Amino acid sequence: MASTRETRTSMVGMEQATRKGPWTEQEDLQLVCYVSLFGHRRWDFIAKISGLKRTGKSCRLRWVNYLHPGLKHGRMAPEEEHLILELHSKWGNKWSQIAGRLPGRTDNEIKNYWRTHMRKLAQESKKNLLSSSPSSSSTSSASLSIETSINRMENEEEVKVKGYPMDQLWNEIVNSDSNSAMSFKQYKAMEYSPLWEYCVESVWKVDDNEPNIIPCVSDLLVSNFQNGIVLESTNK
DNA sequence: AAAGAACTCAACCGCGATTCT
DNA sequence: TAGAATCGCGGTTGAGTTCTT
Repeated sequence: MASTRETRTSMVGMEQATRKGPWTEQEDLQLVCYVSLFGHRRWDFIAKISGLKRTGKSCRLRWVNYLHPGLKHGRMAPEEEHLILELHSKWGNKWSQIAGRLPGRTDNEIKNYWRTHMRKLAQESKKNLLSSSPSSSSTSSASLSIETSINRMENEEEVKVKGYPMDQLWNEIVNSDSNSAMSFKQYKAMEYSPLWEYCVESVWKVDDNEPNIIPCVSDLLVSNFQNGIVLESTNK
């Protein structure tokens, strides 16, 4: 990702550039610190006060898909792949719901995985249609799941019309391990991203009643960069 | 070794849902 | 209660990387 796209929106009496495209390390660091202060809500507010020339939406996305502590990166484990197939066959394209059952994986990641998966599958089935007779069938359990999933996709319109039974929805809510109510202790017990370590211990203890901490964090940021602290890139 | 195809994944967009004023 | 603001989800895009010819 080399090129950085920028859109310009003119405001009353001033011009403000809204950055788009890949995030820089500095932007990540800034975002992590401000999220640690104000929580992962009020994204527009965070976008404004942090000085990042990003939209709240963009900040949220970066946080959810990349900076959130405890995220796993890299290839899906076979168990995860299997679970995705299974859950997709149950729920269809409910990516966030599926992600809820795969700790450390984001809906975006799962969606991307599925897309890749389906493309491969489509190609394989094309080949099979061309090369093999309809009666040949030594189907693995994985491809059975995939088949089920495809059927599910085909039936999606039906699901849209009928909806999900409330009992099922309620059970899903009850059984799901939601991250949303995670305590700071739980957060801290999780694996941090390299950037995360730059958020000092005290930051975690701040509550909403202590807005005066902002200058301290700014100082920290500035001094880190002035001291030439180089962060290991979290990007590939 | 070079070119093109295929794959991966971060990021954007549109829109419906939810929350706030 | 209505309208505005914000959030969150699913779909899509496109640049970088890897694989194949």
